[in-house]
Amino acid sequence: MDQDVEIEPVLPDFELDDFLPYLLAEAAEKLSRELADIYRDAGLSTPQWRVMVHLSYSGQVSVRDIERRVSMEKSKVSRAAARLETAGLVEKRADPADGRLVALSLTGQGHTLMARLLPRALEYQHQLEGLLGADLNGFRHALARLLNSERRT
Amino acid sequence: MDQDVEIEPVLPDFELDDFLPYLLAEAAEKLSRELADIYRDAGLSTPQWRVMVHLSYSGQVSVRDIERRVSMEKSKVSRAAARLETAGLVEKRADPADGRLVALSLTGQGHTLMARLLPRALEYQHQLEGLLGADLNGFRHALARLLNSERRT
DNA sequence: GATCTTTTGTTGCATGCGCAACGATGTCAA
DNA sequence: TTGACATCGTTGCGCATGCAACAAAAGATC
Repeated sequence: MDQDVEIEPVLPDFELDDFLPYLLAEAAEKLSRELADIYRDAGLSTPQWRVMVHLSYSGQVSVRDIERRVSMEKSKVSRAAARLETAGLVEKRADPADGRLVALSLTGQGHTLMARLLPRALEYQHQLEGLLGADLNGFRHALARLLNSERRT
Repeated sequence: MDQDVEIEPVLPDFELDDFLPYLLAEAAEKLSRELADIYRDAGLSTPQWRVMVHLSYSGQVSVRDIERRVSMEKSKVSRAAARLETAGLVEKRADPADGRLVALSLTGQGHTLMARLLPRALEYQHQLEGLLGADLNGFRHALARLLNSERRT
Protein backbone atom coordinates (compact mmCIF):
# COMPACT_ATOMS: atom_id res chain seq x y z
CA MET A 1 0.00 0.00 0.00
CA ASP A 2 2.12 2.82 1.31
CA GLN A 3 5.36 0.96 1.43
CA ASP A 4 7.04 3.42 -0.93
CA VAL A 5 6.03 6.44 1.06
CA GLU A 6 8.93 7.97 2.92
CA ILE A 7 8.20 8.05 6.60
CA GLU A 8 9.68 11.21 8.01
CA PRO A 9 9.88 11.34 11.78
CA VAL A 10 8.35 14.43 13.28
CA LEU A 11 10.95 16.86 14.50
CA PRO A 12 10.65 18.04 18.09
CA ASP A 13 9.52 21.58 18.65
CA PHE A 14 12.67 23.64 18.65
CA GLU A 15 12.51 27.36 19.12
CA LEU A 16 15.84 29.00 18.42
CA ASP A 17 14.89 32.12 20.35
CA ASP A 18 14.59 30.09 23.53
CA PHE A 19 17.78 28.11 23.07
CA LEU A 20 20.29 29.20 25.68
CA PRO A 21 23.53 28.52 23.79
CA TYR A 22 22.23 30.53 20.87
CA LEU A 23 20.99 33.42 22.99
CA LEU A 24 24.23 33.55 24.88
CA ALA A 25 26.27 33.54 21.70
CA GLU A 26 24.23 36.37 20.25
CA ALA A 27 24.45 38.47 23.39
CA ALA A 28 28.17 37.86 23.76
CA GLU A 29 28.82 38.83 20.17
CA LYS A 30 26.80 41.99 20.54
CA LEU A 31 28.59 43.09 23.70
CA SER A 32 31.94 42.26 22.16
CA ARG A 33 31.10 44.36 19.13
CA GLU A 34 30.02 47.30 21.24
CA LEU A 35 33.08 47.04 23.44
CA ALA A 36 35.30 46.93 20.38
CA ASP A 37 34.12 50.42 19.49
CA ILE A 38 36.18 51.59 22.43
CA TYR A 39 39.53 50.14 21.45
CA ARG A 40 39.28 49.83 17.68
CA ASP A 41 40.15 53.50 17.22
CA ALA A 42 43.42 52.78 18.98
CA GLY A 43 44.22 50.17 16.34
CA LEU A 44 43.78 47.23 18.68
CA SER A 45 42.29 43.92 17.64
CA THR A 46 40.32 41.87 20.13
CA PRO A 47 43.22 39.56 21.03
CA GLN A 48 45.48 42.57 21.40
CA TRP A 49 42.91 44.25 23.65
CA ARG A 50 42.76 41.22 25.89
CA VAL A 51 46.50 41.06 26.21
CA MET A 52 46.64 44.76 27.05
CA VAL A 53 43.93 44.38 29.67
CA HIS A 54 45.72 41.51 31.27
CA LEU A 55 49.01 43.39 31.34
CA SER A 56 47.22 46.39 32.85
CA TYR A 57 46.55 44.74 36.13
CA SER A 58 48.96 41.82 36.17
CA GLY A 59 52.23 43.63 35.73
CA GLN A 60 54.88 41.45 34.18
CA VAL A 61 53.68 38.12 32.82
CA SER A 62 54.58 35.45 30.28
CA VAL A 63 52.71 34.24 27.23
CA ARG A 64 51.77 31.10 29.09
CA ASP A 65 50.29 33.14 31.94
CA ILE A 66 48.01 34.95 29.56
CA GLU A 67 47.07 31.76 27.79
CA ARG A 68 45.92 30.25 31.05
CA ARG A 69 44.25 33.34 32.38
CA VAL A 70 42.40 34.62 29.35
CA SER A 71 41.89 31.26 27.63
CA MET A 72 43.57 32.28 24.42
CA GLU A 73 45.66 29.97 22.28
CA LYS A 74 49.32 30.62 22.91
CA SER A 75 49.90 31.25 19.21
CA LYS A 76 47.19 33.89 19.36
CA VAL A 77 48.84 35.50 22.35
CA SER A 78 52.25 35.29 20.72
CA ARG A 79 51.15 37.03 17.55
CA ALA A 80 49.16 39.66 19.42
CA ALA A 81 52.18 40.38 21.61
CA ALA A 82 54.44 40.64 18.58
CA ARG A 83 52.23 43.28 17.01
CA LEU A 84 51.86 45.15 20.26
CA GLU A 85 55.63 45.26 20.53
CA THR A 86 55.90 46.59 16.99
CA ALA A 87 53.34 49.24 17.88
CA GLY A 88 55.45 50.22 20.87
CA LEU A 89 52.76 49.38 23.40
CA VAL A 90 54.37 46.31 24.92
CA GLU A 91 57.89 45.38 25.81
CA LYS A 92 59.21 41.84 25.43
CA ARG A 93 62.25 40.80 27.39
CA ALA A 94 63.76 37.48 28.29
CA ASP A 95 63.04 36.33 31.81
CA PRO A 96 66.39 36.31 33.61
CA ALA A 97 65.43 33.38 35.81
CA ASP A 98 63.95 31.15 33.12
CA GLY A 99 65.22 31.53 29.57
CA ARG A 100 62.13 29.97 28.07
CA LEU A 101 59.82 32.62 29.42
CA VAL A 102 59.15 35.95 27.83
CA ALA A 103 58.46 38.79 30.20
CA LEU A 104 55.71 40.97 28.76
CA SER A 105 55.00 44.38 30.19
CA LEU A 106 53.38 47.63 29.14
CA THR A 107 55.58 50.41 27.85
CA GLY A 108 54.94 53.96 28.98
CA GLN A 109 53.00 54.44 25.77
CA GLY A 110 50.94 51.35 26.40
CA HIS A 111 50.27 52.47 29.93
CA THR A 112 49.09 55.85 28.73
CA LEU A 113 46.81 54.24 26.17
CA MET A 114 45.19 51.97 28.73
CA ALA A 115 44.75 54.89 31.11
CA ARG A 116 42.58 56.35 28.39
CA LEU A 117 40.72 53.18 27.37
CA LEU A 118 40.04 51.43 30.66
CA PRO A 119 37.78 54.14 32.08
CA ARG A 120 35.68 53.95 28.95
CA ALA A 121 35.44 50.18 29.28
CA LEU A 122 34.37 50.57 32.90
CA GLU A 123 31.80 53.13 31.89
CA TYR A 124 30.41 50.66 29.40
CA GLN A 125 30.28 48.07 32.15
CA HIS A 126 28.31 50.50 34.31
CA GLN A 127 25.90 51.07 31.46
CA LEU A 128 25.31 47.35 31.23
CA GLU A 129 24.82 47.02 34.95
CA GLY A 130 22.31 49.81 34.90
CA LEU A 131 20.51 48.16 32.05
CA LEU A 132 20.22 44.86 33.88
CA GLY A 133 19.09 46.49 37.08
CA ALA A 134 17.47 44.03 39.43
CA ASP A 135 18.49 41.08 37.28
CA LEU A 136 22.19 41.84 37.62
CA ASN A 137 22.91 39.65 40.61
CA GLY A 138 20.99 36.69 39.23
CA PHE A 139 22.72 37.18 35.92
CA ARG A 140 26.17 37.15 37.44
CA HIS A 141 25.26 34.15 39.53
CA ALA A 142 23.98 32.29 36.50
CA LEU A 143 27.10 33.08 34.49
CA ALA A 144 29.28 31.85 37.31
CA ARG A 145 27.32 28.61 37.46
CA LEU A 146 27.63 28.06 33.74
CA LEU A 147 31.34 28.75 33.77
CA ASN A 148 32.05 26.48 36.70
CA SER A 149 29.79 23.63 35.69
CA GLU A 150 31.13 20.37 34.38
CA ARG A 151 29.66 18.57 31.44
CA ARG A 152 27.52 15.65 32.47
CA THR A 153 27.36 14.10 28.97
CA MET B 1 64.38 67.95 39.84
CA ASP B 2 62.13 65.22 38.62
CA GLN B 3 61.33 66.71 35.27
CA ASP B 4 62.77 63.72 33.41
CA VAL B 5 60.77 61.20 35.39
CA GLU B 6 57.98 59.66 33.37
CA ILE B 7 54.68 60.29 35.03
CA GLU B 8 52.53 57.24 34.56
CA PRO B 9 48.86 57.76 35.30
CA VAL B 10 47.41 55.20 37.66
CA LEU B 11 45.23 52.68 35.88
CA PRO B 12 41.71 52.21 37.24
CA ASP B 13 41.01 49.02 39.08
CA PHE B 14 39.93 46.58 36.45
CA GLU B 15 39.00 43.05 37.37
CA LEU B 16 38.59 40.88 34.29
CA ASP B 17 36.55 38.32 36.18
CA ASP B 18 33.88 40.89 36.89
CA PHE B 19 33.75 42.30 33.39
CA LEU B 20 30.47 41.36 31.79
CA PRO B 21 31.52 41.26 28.11
CA TYR B 22 34.37 38.95 29.03
CA LEU B 23 32.27 36.68 31.24
CA LEU B 24 29.59 36.47 28.60
CA ALA B 25 32.10 35.63 25.89
CA GLU B 26 33.63 32.89 28.02
CA ALA B 27 30.27 31.36 28.91
CA ALA B 28 29.04 31.52 25.33
CA GLU B 29 32.15 29.84 24.05
CA LYS B 30 31.90 27.11 26.62
CA LEU B 31 28.28 26.35 25.85
CA SER B 32 28.96 26.43 22.14
CA ARG B 33 31.81 23.97 22.60
CA GLU B 34 29.67 21.61 24.64
CA LEU B 35 26.82 21.84 22.20
CA ALA B 36 29.17 21.12 19.32
CA ASP B 37 29.85 17.72 20.86
CA ILE B 38 26.36 16.80 19.80
CA TYR B 39 26.61 17.60 16.11
CA ARG B 40 30.30 17.26 15.41
CA ASP B 41 30.03 13.49 15.12
CA ALA B 42 27.60 14.06 12.27
CA GLY B 43 30.27 16.02 10.43
CA LEU B 44 28.55 19.38 10.89
CA SER B 45 30.37 22.63 11.47
CA THR B 46 28.78 25.32 13.60
CA PRO B 47 27.48 27.34 10.62
CA GLN B 48 26.12 24.15 9.08
CA TRP B 49 24.40 23.27 12.34
CA ARG B 50 22.73 26.64 12.51
CA VAL B 51 21.46 26.33 8.96
CA MET B 52 20.12 22.86 9.68
CA VAL B 53 18.37 24.06 12.82
CA HIS B 54 16.77 26.89 10.98
CA LEU B 55 15.58 24.62 8.19
CA SER B 56 14.21 22.20 10.78
CA TYR B 57 11.45 24.49 11.88
CA SER B 58 11.19 27.00 9.08
CA GLY B 59 10.54 24.71 6.17
CA GLN B 60 11.64 26.20 2.88
CA VAL B 61 13.70 29.37 3.11
CA SER B 62 16.24 31.40 1.18
CA VAL B 63 19.80 32.29 2.04
CA ARG B 64 18.69 35.81 2.80
CA ASP B 65 16.08 34.54 5.24
CA ILE B 66 18.71 32.67 7.20
CA GLU B 67 21.07 35.60 7.09
CA ARG B 68 18.48 37.81 8.71
CA ARG B 69 17.21 35.25 11.16
CA VAL B 70 20.42 33.73 12.45
CA SER B 71 22.64 36.78 11.94
CA MET B 72 25.14 34.97 9.77
CA GLU B 73 26.91 36.56 6.83
CA LYS B 74 25.30 35.52 3.59
CA SER B 75 28.61 34.19 2.30
CA LYS B 76 28.82 32.04 5.41
CA VAL B 77 25.31 30.75 4.83
CA SER B 78 26.03 30.17 1.16
CA ARG B 79 29.12 28.09 1.80
CA ALA B 80 27.46 26.13 4.58
CA ALA B 81 24.50 25.39 2.32
CA ALA B 82 26.78 24.30 -0.50
CA ARG B 83 28.49 21.75 1.73
CA LEU B 84 25.23 20.55 3.18
CA GLU B 85 23.99 19.96 -0.34
CA THR B 86 27.11 18.00 -1.20
CA ALA B 87 26.55 15.94 1.94
CA GLY B 88 23.01 15.20 0.79
CA LEU B 89 21.40 16.84 3.81
CA VAL B 90 19.96 19.89 2.08
CA GLU B 91 18.31 20.45 -1.25
CA LYS B 92 18.84 23.65 -3.23
CA ARG B 93 16.33 24.59 -5.89
CA ALA B 94 15.54 27.78 -7.73
CA ASP B 95 12.54 29.60 -6.41
CA PRO B 96 9.92 29.42 -9.20
CA ALA B 97 8.47 32.80 -8.31
CA ASP B 98 11.74 34.71 -7.96
CA GLY B 99 14.76 33.54 -9.91
CA ARG B 100 17.17 35.27 -7.59
CA LEU B 101 16.13 33.27 -4.58
CA VAL B 102 17.38 29.83 -3.68
CA ALA B 103 14.88 27.58 -1.97
CA LEU B 104 16.67 25.61 0.73
CA SER B 105 15.02 22.62 2.36
CA LEU B 106 15.98 19.50 4.25
CA THR B 107 16.27 16.26 2.33
CA GLY B 108 14.86 13.09 3.85
CA GLN B 109 18.34 12.29 5.02
CA GLY B 110 18.72 15.72 6.58
CA HIS B 111 15.38 15.35 8.25
CA THR B 112 16.37 12.01 9.70
CA LEU B 113 19.62 13.44 11.00
CA MET B 114 17.90 16.32 12.75
CA ALA B 115 15.35 13.95 14.24
CA ARG B 116 18.32 12.35 15.93
CA LEU B 117 20.20 15.49 16.90
CA LEU B 118 17.48 17.88 18.01
CA PRO B 119 16.34 15.81 20.99
CA ARG B 120 19.91 15.72 22.22
CA ALA B 121 20.16 19.48 21.87
CA LEU B 122 16.95 19.89 23.82
CA GLU B 123 18.23 17.57 26.48
CA TYR B 124 21.31 19.73 26.79
CA GLN B 125 19.06 22.74 27.11
CA HIS B 126 17.19 21.03 29.93
CA GLN B 127 20.47 20.30 31.67
CA LEU B 128 21.36 23.97 31.50
CA GLU B 129 17.96 25.01 32.80
CA GLY B 130 18.29 22.62 35.67
CA LEU B 131 21.73 23.97 36.43
CA LEU B 132 20.49 27.54 36.57
CA GLY B 133 17.51 26.68 38.68
CA ALA B 134 16.05 29.71 40.37
CA ASP B 135 18.23 32.06 38.35
CA LEU B 136 16.83 30.88 35.05
CA ASN B 137 14.10 33.46 34.68
CA GLY B 138 16.32 36.34 35.65
CA PHE B 139 18.96 35.04 33.30
CA ARG B 140 16.59 34.88 30.36
CA HIS B 141 15.27 38.28 31.21
CA ALA B 142 18.74 39.76 31.37
CA LEU B 143 19.73 38.20 28.06
CA ALA B 144 16.62 39.61 26.42
CA ARG B 145 17.45 43.04 27.75
CA LEU B 146 20.99 42.90 26.48
CA LEU B 147 19.89 41.72 23.06
CA ASN B 148 17.21 44.36 22.67
CA SER B 149 19.14 47.27 24.10
CA GLU B 150 20.50 50.02 21.94
CA ARG B 151 23.94 51.48 22.35
CA ARG B 152 23.74 54.78 24.13
CA THR B 153 26.98 56.36 22.97
C1' DG C 1 77.54 15.13 33.66
C1' DA C 2 74.64 12.57 29.94
C1' DT C 3 70.34 11.57 28.28
C1' DC C 4 65.54 11.75 28.11
C1' DT C 5 61.31 14.24 28.96
C1' DT C 6 58.68 18.48 29.72
C1' DT C 7 57.73 23.21 29.06
C1' DT C 8 57.69 27.65 26.46
C1' DG C 9 57.19 30.46 22.57
C1' DT C 10 57.33 30.88 17.48
C1' DT C 11 56.24 29.55 12.86
C1' DG C 12 54.18 26.82 8.66
C1' DC C 13 50.22 25.25 6.86
C1' DA C 14 45.53 24.39 5.85
C1' DT C 15 41.12 26.20 6.67
C1' DG C 16 37.38 29.45 7.52
C1' DC C 17 36.11 34.09 7.84
C1' DG C 18 34.56 38.99 6.45
C1' DC C 19 34.35 42.15 2.93
C1' DA C 20 33.88 43.72 -1.63
C1' DA C 21 33.02 42.80 -6.36
C1' DC C 22 30.43 40.49 -9.57
C1' DG C 23 26.63 38.29 -12.60
C1' DA C 24 21.94 37.37 -12.63
C1' DT C 25 17.40 38.48 -11.75
C1' DG C 26 13.70 41.54 -10.41
C1' DT C 27 11.55 46.25 -9.79
C1' DC C 28 10.44 50.74 -10.93
C1' DA C 29 9.74 54.89 -13.75
C1' DA C 30 9.36 57.29 -17.89
C1' DT D 1 10.14 48.63 -24.02
C1' DT D 2 14.02 50.57 -22.29
C1' DG D 3 17.22 51.99 -18.93
C1' DA D 4 18.53 52.85 -14.11
C1' DC D 5 18.60 50.90 -9.74
C1' DA D 6 17.94 47.28 -6.04
C1' DT D 7 18.27 42.59 -4.41
C1' DC D 8 20.12 37.86 -4.11
C1' DG D 9 23.64 34.47 -4.05
C1' DT D 10 28.38 33.18 -5.30
C1' DT D 11 33.23 33.84 -5.55
C1' DG D 12 38.02 35.93 -5.05
C1' DC D 13 41.10 37.84 -1.91
C1' DG D 14 43.45 39.17 2.16
C1' DC D 15 43.68 37.94 6.84
C1' DA D 16 43.14 35.65 11.29
C1' DT D 17 42.81 31.30 13.40
C1' DG D 18 43.75 26.57 15.26
C1' DC D 19 46.67 22.85 15.11
C1' DA D 20 50.91 20.56 14.74
C1' DA D 21 55.77 20.75 14.34
C1' DC D 22 59.75 22.77 15.86
C1' DA D 23 63.99 24.88 18.49
C1' DA D 24 65.51 26.40 22.82
C1' DA D 25 65.65 26.00 27.58
C1' DA D 26 64.72 23.70 31.96
C1' DG D 27 63.92 19.70 34.75
C1' DA D 28 64.26 14.73 35.90
C1' DT D 29 66.53 10.51 36.28
C1' DC D 30 70.38 7.71 36.31
